[in-house]
Amino acid sequence: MVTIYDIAKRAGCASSTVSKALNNSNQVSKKRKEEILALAKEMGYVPNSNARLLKTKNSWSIGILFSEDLNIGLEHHFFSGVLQEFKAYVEALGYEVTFVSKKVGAQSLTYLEWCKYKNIDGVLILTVDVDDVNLKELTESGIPIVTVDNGLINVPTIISDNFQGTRMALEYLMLKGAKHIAHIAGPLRSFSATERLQGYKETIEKSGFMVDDNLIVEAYNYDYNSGKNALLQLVKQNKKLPDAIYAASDDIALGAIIALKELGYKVPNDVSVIGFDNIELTRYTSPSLTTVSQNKMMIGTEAAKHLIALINEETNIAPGIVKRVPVELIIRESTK
Amino acid sequence: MVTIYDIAKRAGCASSTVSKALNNSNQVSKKRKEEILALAKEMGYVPNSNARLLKTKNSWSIGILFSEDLNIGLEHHFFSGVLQEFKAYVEALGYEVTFVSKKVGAQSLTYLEWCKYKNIDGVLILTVDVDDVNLKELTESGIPIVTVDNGLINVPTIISDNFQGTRMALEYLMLKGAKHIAHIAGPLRSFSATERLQGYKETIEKSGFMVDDNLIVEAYNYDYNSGKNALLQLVKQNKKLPDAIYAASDDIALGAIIALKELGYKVPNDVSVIGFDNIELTRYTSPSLTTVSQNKMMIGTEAAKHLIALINEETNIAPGIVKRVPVELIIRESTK
DNA sequence: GAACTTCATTAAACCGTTAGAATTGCTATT
DNA sequence: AATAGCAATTCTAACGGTTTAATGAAGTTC
Repeated sequence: MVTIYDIAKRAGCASSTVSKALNNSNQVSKKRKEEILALAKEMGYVPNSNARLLKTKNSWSIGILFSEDLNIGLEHHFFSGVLQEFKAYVEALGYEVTFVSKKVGAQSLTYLEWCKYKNIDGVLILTVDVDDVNLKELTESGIPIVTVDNGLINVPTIISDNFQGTRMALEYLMLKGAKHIAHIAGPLRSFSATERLQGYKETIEKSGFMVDDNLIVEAYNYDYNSGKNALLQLVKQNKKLPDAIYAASDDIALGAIIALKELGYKVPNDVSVIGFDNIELTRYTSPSLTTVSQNKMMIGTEAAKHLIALINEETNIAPGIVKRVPVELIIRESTK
Repeated sequence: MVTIYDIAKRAGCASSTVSKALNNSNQVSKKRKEEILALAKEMGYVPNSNARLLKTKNSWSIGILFSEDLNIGLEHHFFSGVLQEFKAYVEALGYEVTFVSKKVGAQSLTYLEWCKYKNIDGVLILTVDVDDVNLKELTESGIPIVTVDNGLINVPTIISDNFQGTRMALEYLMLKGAKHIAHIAGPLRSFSATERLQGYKETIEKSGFMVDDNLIVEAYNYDYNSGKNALLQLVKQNKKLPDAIYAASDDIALGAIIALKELGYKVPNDVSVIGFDNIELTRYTSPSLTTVSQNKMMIGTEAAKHLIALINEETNIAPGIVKRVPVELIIRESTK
């Protein structure tokens, strides 16, 4: 490992001069600076981040909290899409992206301890078990944090406009003549699921209908199988099929459609189905899926912008939802 | 920030004793150790990784090289799936996962410089532009590296058994009576695409048929649109439709199927289609897709195991393919 | 030409931890 | 009683940078 001392020796100057030259300080003469820079390049010098950070603190690194406990993997289109954009944005500014861990070697740490240990500048909470005891400690620590899609108290949140999306979906169904619209809610421990459910109730009521609790079922998870099960439950607890189903996610909607097919119903002829997310392949399913499209790019970018602003103290910590990202209704074949 | 000095002061001992106690050295009496540990906990002590690593080197952190240049995002099911498993495996061992970057603050670095700067223990190359000038420097540096799916010279590679998969797909088609089997190859700058193409040619020949170059087209990318375009090209350069199409990826296959539909053909009645990957939603498309399933979990885990072994010097650097992960043929509706 | 600036350079302290050498105090051995 | 042996503890020097105060040389001003 080449150090600034090695360079100093060859250059015939003090190590502090080398340090200053490498940091482009104006306390070093132009000539010296050039000489030292050339030497550094020639000798293959690379600074040591640990030595530097020991003194200077800010680490230029951002932690991603991505808890696997929820059984939502990185494969999940929404989160990986958001992460992708987030990463691109902050990396362009010179930040490094690293996953928050709970271990260092054999030693176990809490999230907060790990962040302190690593001198993390800020954290993006992507998925997390809301009941995790270590979470509160982190969110209250004062470390800059933003979150996406989660309803964490006191954490600045970037989230899709679930109310707008729900309204658009339902109003479209009504426009097309649907009177009995069911809702397969997402797991209600998820914040977005509660917003979509709330939006459903509000819209139904505002449109002059009554909310019928039998038309609401909760999916155990956001996935395909939960959608299937939820649909069976829905069919069981109603005498006749609703005109349309508004599902809290595309995966749920797809599961429901398959279950409907298996029961001998036709989508959209017998019942219309709308999803939420607009994951890529909903274009290719049969029928292709009408859905509320989430703007993953914008969510990722907005989360990044907000976090950077917090790190640079350009903005105050505004707890709660700081940005509602607009959604879009994509009309395809699963609705008539 | 609480330091070992603060603890030492309260404990009435030397800082080195604290350090040793925290590291569970047997040079410290049991009583002292307990006292210091209790104090550390009470005072909320968290070690400083920079100070520690400055002295001890090995960083317990693994870099992921994930180049966005290729327009393959994290959303790509294959890579995110592999990453997911890899991450789970190494994190359980106490390693941290961080994305290799090219910048630190305002300063630009090469991949290798960044890894040295950060004291990275090892690197997983997920996606990378093979022609990147900075890549060679990294792969030749001696830093432990493994890669997945890429054909990088001198880098230990974990890869699906593309030959086996291709053989299984083609033999199944032949078994079902197909005589003219076309191949939509992936972009041939990708290593897997070349293997699948080679496997195609070999299997066709071994089965006593002639390889017909008109039955081979190269998709520009691994995605849906490229599949669509490739299919149009295929139709254009042949007088009659082949019996079956073996596509180098599911996305390509799905694109091809849609294009076929638009041309008025029926899958699988007029032509069978087989994909490669087994991405989740191929189950829900219409027709659902027959495909060669890649074992993402095993690839991720094997990559992790191998990298850890390299880091611990339990194995030598074996350039080239160190593990071919078995694939599986999933038969669904797109083949007759 | 003495006093004062200005600028480039250096010495030294510091960041928080580890690790090996040196020291202390105690017990066992002869 | 002197000495060796040992465990527990302390001292000290790294690790590789940054930063502040001190130094020295050259230039300016009156």
